[in-house]
Amino acid sequence: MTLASYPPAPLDYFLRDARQLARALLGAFLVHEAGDGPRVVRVVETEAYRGPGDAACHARVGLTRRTRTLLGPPGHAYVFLVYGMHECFNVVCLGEGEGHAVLVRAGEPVVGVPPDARADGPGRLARAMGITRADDGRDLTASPLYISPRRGTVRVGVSARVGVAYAGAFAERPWRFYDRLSPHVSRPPASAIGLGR
DNA sequence: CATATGATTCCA
DNA sequence: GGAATCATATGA
Repeated sequence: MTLASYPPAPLDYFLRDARQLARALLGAFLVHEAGDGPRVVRVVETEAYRGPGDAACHARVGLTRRTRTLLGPPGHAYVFLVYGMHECFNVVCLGEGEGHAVLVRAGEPVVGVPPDARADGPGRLARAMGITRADDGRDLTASPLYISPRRGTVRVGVSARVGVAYAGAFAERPWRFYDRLSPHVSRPPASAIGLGR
């Protein structure tokens, strides 16, 4: 069963480059129908990771146990642990084996998440949504974990990605996107290097 | 098998 | 500024 006002996006929503999906996900809703009730956040910050050729993307190491879901079919969740403590939720996209994914970095509480609970920052977002590595590989086109497309428009800000200094020139690519009007973005837009549509 | 290092957050 | 904390990747 799904929340009537938050219909799941169909598979073809995910069949595009991570850069495009990262923009599309701004303003979209991430829904988790957990055991203790539904949780919904409005996505306000994302980053695109674009396959083996992207030095900041985990797919650069090829197929391993960790990257199995990243290199698997689109429309599925890629959840991994960073720094030994924080889980990061990603949406696999484009096509199977492409290694494209969008990291969801922040959201605004909408349903089932206390209004004062913070969901800014990838680790906090995953925790607020009750998403763990157990959700790695989960199909994102149906309950209990899915994306519901945005309605309306978003003022998009663009910047370099966070925490990827090791990636050389790729660290500077403008592949982080955020809602300029949201106070729930994980970092101030001071580092903005351009504005989107 | 040993070791270095993160797509981070929290505390001092 | 530094610790917490551990799966993963890499090299011996």
